[in-house]
Amino acid sequence: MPELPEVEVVRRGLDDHLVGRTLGGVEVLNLRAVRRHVAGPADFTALLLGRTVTAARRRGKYLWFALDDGDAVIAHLGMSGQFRVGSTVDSPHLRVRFSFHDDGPEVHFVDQRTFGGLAYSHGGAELPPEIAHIAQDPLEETFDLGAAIARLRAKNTGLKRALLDQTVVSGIGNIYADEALWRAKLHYARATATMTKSQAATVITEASIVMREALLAGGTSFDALYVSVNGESGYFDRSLNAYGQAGKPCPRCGTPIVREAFMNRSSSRCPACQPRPRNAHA
DNA sequence: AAGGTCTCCTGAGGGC
DNA sequence: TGCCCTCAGGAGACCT
Repeated sequence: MPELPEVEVVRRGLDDHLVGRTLGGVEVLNLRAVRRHVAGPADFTALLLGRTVTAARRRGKYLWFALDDGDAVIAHLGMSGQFRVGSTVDSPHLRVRFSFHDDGPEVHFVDQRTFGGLAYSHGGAELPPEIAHIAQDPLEETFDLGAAIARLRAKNTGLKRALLDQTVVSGIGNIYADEALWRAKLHYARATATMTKSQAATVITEASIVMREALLAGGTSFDALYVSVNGESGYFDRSLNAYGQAGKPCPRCGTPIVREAFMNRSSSRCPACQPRPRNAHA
């Protein structure tokens, strides 16, 4: 479940169902699920047996579980990854199953498209070095808005491209980029280098607000691929103003939302509220 | 440095 | 019913 609110829903579920438990079994059913772990699945499993999970953490779209020896397991859900608590042994997409010394339910990593995956991080309990290049996300308590504004304005690119760049601000994907742009009344091709600090602050703040609202709604779920550890869907899809709304009237001005190809994916905007700027980039 | 293109996969849905 | 095409919330590699 790709973007920040959906990943945070998963992290909270893992906080409830994984933290404090000691691993008794790790079974890798699909090699691609641990392809980032270069030492291989047997090494991955051996490193984990007997370890106790001490925390479930997140930055942007990355999750990691801190272990009692200071190491961690990094997880990225990719396009279709899920963590589920028990009851998914019949899924053809079950990739890694974790069992524990206690009598509680197994925790399963399920991933249809296998773009997601797990890896062991030596010394990564606080912040895995493998993801140190990812910028802070807007929901972190120490998020530095001023620094994020500076990184955005230092880019010589189009605004949506910069919002999707996880080294500028992390956690934003295609849905929340489109929603933040709609809220800020800005076009995806707005040149970042010519934006004022105020405009940059506005769009980043709108991204932060829309992701917080989505989190309160349990995330955005269009189908069963995007669910919590208990299999529950979020309902923020009802509150989307631009993403996936092509042909429907803009909730602000009534002009039909348009959908355009951009960056090899789709982009939705209101052509009246978010007109293409004369100084558009790319 | 930036951006275009391609790749990794599976499955759903539309058109014919 | 089946087949082919397009699309999907990510991200990293490669090339220019």
